[in-house]
Amino acid sequence: MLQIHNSLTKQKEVFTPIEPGKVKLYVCGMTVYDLCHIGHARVMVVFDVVTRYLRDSGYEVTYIRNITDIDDKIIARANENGESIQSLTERFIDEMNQDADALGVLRPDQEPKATESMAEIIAMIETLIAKGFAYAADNGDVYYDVSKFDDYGKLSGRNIDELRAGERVAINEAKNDPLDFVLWKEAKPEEPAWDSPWGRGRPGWHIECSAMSATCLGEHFDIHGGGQDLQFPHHENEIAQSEGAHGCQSVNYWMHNGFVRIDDEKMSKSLGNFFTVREVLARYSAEIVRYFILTSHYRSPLNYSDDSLEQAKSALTRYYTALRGVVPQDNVNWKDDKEFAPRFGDAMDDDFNTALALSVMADVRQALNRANEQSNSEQAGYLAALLRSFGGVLGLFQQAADDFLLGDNNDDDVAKIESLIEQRNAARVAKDWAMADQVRDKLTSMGIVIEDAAGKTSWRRV
RNA sequence: GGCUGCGUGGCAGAGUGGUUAUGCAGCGGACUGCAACUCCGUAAACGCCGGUUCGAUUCCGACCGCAGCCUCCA
Repeated sequence: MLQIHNSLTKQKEVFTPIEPGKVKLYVCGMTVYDLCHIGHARVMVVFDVVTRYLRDSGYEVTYIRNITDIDDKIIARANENGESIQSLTERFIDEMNQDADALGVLRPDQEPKATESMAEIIAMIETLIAKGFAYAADNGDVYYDVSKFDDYGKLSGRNIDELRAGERVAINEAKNDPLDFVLWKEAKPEEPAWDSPWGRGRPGWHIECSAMSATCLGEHFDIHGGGQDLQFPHHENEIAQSEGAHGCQSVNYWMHNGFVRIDDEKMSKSLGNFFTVREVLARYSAEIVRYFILTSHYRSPLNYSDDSLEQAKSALTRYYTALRGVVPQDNVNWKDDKEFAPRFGDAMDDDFNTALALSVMADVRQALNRANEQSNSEQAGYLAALLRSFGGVLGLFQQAADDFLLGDNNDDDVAKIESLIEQRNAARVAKDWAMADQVRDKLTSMGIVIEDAAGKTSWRRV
């Protein structure tokens, strides 16, 4: 029985979908003005696994991840670059998709864009004004009147008075209350703008998600996800907008993933301490990055370091070494397994505990190695297939073992390596150990590790 | 200042009121010409101080330390 930690109630709850057998999932995606960093990668991978596991559990999942393609930072960046907004956002949507594909992240069912949802956004703001939750200010902006929504603060665990007491709320004369937030922003003359009943302008950040989630999934849906930093104010404001406009609960389960950290500090654009996905992929293969992300629970902080990536690499190398040369059985589904599957299922049912699930997979790997050692090819074939079946849920272990272990090679490399291995084996037959070791040293200096199995020498890259 | 959350062995990272997490690294052994791979075995932890309990790393309280949110941020 799947349990999900609900940020709204701050506890794990049994997951019950609104409509039996179906899950409607909305995740806040990227603002596309720059390359994705590892924090973005974490969101993508975490909710990719959530989606995969729900589907694997038999649910028909509708997964929506929006794209914010108009906001202040996009405008600023486009101006800096002397580039049109559309060209900028298209470019970074493309970059984002490259990163997501590399990481094995399946595409969401829909990726709505703010700029393509203007009619819905404007209609929703009109509804909010009509219902008294919002007001058009003198300066051409439209604001949400926080005092009109009784439940304001229920997600982030704050109340309006506490927030007012805080010193950091910006003063804005046009607002009735400093806590009110903008739904529609009047455009300056040179800024991109859309026509609206309040003049030309653009939507505030929060309203697009309320409008797009309702459009794609309806007014009441199952799960809403995103990074922890979106809990307040973004998601709090979404609730105020959606529930104010629709008069019903908007989301049953809120899921927030923890931050990626560097040296125990949040990785973020504003701190400038981030690594882009692109930079990391230049040094470690995508599956290593994905494995690294899944070694910790999604709500825990994830500390990024070379050492952690190296550990992930070592672990994956061991998995693929175990899988190497084993012909997996056909038609193995992990759910039919009696020995490991219950533990794996329990781990995933417990709020998607991928770290624990991976420990089960480590046990499968050990059993596989044992079977290999005993030349029990039937058992090995079964366990290899089981490992890949588990891996399918996490998006791991889907490539050929040699593709992972050998890395990118051209034919010349391979020919050279294999020729050296032949030389070495000839020396070994002649018991010329000095020569054999000399050749091995040469391979080592090329970054090649030799493994002598019975009758066959295999190699891999360090 | 307000509100969250966290503090586990050398490192990473789960979990539990009393019995092995797991991975990386280490140590001993098997295998190997030597290695590597693999297997077998092994050691090592629960921030600090009280309390509840037959028993607490696990529950409660204080303290210390860390992180996050309160402003754009995944």
